[in-house]
Order: sequence, then structure tokens, then C-alpha cells
Amino acid sequence: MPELPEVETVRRDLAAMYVGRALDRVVVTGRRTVRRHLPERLSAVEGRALTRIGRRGKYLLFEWDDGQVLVAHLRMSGQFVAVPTGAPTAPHTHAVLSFDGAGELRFIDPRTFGELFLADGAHRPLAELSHMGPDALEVTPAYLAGLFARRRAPLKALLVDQRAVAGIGNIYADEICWEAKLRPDRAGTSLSRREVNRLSAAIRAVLEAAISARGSTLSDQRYRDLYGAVGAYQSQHRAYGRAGRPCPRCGRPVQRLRTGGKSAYFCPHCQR
DNA sequence: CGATTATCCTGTGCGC
DNA sequence: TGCGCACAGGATAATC
Repeated sequence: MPELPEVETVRRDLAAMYVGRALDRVVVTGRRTVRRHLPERLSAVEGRALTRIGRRGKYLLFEWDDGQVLVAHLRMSGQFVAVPTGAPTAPHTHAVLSFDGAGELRFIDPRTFGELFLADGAHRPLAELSHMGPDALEVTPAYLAGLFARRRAPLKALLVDQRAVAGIGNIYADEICWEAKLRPDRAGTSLSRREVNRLSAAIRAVLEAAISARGSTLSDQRYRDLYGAVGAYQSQHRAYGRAGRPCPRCGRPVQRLRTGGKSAYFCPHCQR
């Protein structure tokens, strides 16, 4: 379940590996991998050099020297892997980008929720991502205060809503709420200025610590970086997935709350 | 407007 | 040992 820290880790590795390289060939075999337009359109980036890898929330942006932007989203189970040319093909490999002198970048995705598409590079910022809120690493207390003033919804619902804040998913929303000592089901409108400040600081602290640890790999071993290595932040999870186990702050059991088919983990004693 | 549910899809892990 | 099923959740659409 790649969220901002995992996507940022992949972004940095992709940049180090491929920026400045020319793309020789793109081959898409997955039926659902490119679904916003004809898959053949991706060949428009063949022959271009990669100038930059950007990120907006959980989207990765491959920027080419002619202004085109190839957008990728890993969704639930997507993964990019860097392999030498001709390496054995792993199951669920849906796309292969061959770089001049840098081997192959493969897109693997068992559940096929992930996607690739070519954005309309003439429009900046990208029209396809225009619905998204500011990146989670950019939000300020003032922005959050404004958000809570106009949107009445539970705190966690707002944190995972990409239109409100981009990059946070179910796991880091729980970790951020724990760090900020706020219940995930608190109404956003009820937060004091002091609590908004705490939340803003917690967003940054949790995401930056998770990036430093190269993201979280859960027991399903799903998330892997570009080279197949696991993340380390899962060992620092305080709330997510810890139902019944002691809260690291107060020792009382962490509780699991279910809303709308999703789980929220929190400490009812020290999160208020 | 917001809360809830369903949809897409496969691997995993549980209970029986 | 094997079968069936709930569960995992990112984004989006539909419905109440």
C-alpha cells in the first residue's frame, strides 16, 4: 500500500538510476495498465531523455526532454523494479521501459489497480492531477485550519482525501493521528488552533521519519523498493495494525475502529 | 454536503 | 490437507 513515503523512496531511486538516460522502448502487456488512453500512445516517449522524476501525492511523474510527462500510480500492489536487460520476467509484469545503457524498468502489479498514462504535457500544472490538494509535506497550519473550517468530516477522512491533502493513506493517517494525540474520528471542525499546529507538525514528522526509513513493508511483503529491498518504518508503527497491543506512550491497549470498510487504529486513552 | 457502500483485483491467512 | 471466504485498501462512482 504505497503512500507518500514509499512513493518518495521509489522516486529518489528512480531519479538516481535513470535521469539523463534515453528511453529506447516501452512495451505494455497489461490489459488494464494503461486505461485513460490507448496503450500505444506511450510509445510517444521512445527516444526521449528523462530530465526529472517528480511526485505529487502518490503519483510519480516521469518528465521527458520534450515536455511530455508519463504519470504512474502504484495504487495497492504496484511496484517498479530495476533489472538488467533480459532478466527473467516476474509474474504480473505489465510494462517494461528499456533505457539506453541502464537496463530495464519494469512495472509489476498483481492486483492491477495501478496505472500508467501520458499526461497532456502542454498544460501545467497537469490537468489530470488538478483535483489534488497540496502535497502532505507542504501543508501548513493555516492551510489545515482553512480546510477544517470549510469541510466538516472526521479528521482521518480528511487526511486520506487526496483532494484535501495529497499523499496520506490509511497507514500513515493512523500514525499521524497517534503522533498528534488526536482521535481519528474527531470532527475536523472541533480542532483548536493548538491541535491544528500539533497535527501539522505530526504530518511532517511522521512522513519524514518514514522516508528516512525507506517506507513501510507490511507482513504481506508487498511494498519493495526499486531493487527489491523492504522498508524499515513498520517497526516504528505506534498504532496501525496494533489492535490489543499496548500503546507505546501510555501502555493501554490500542483499539481498532471500523468505518466504511476501513480500519482505524488508535489509543482511546491518549488520543482525544 | 457528507457518510456509506460498491467496484476494480489477487494474494494471504484464517477457521472449519 | 484443503476448501471457502473475509480481508487488505487507493481512487472513484453511485446512493441514501
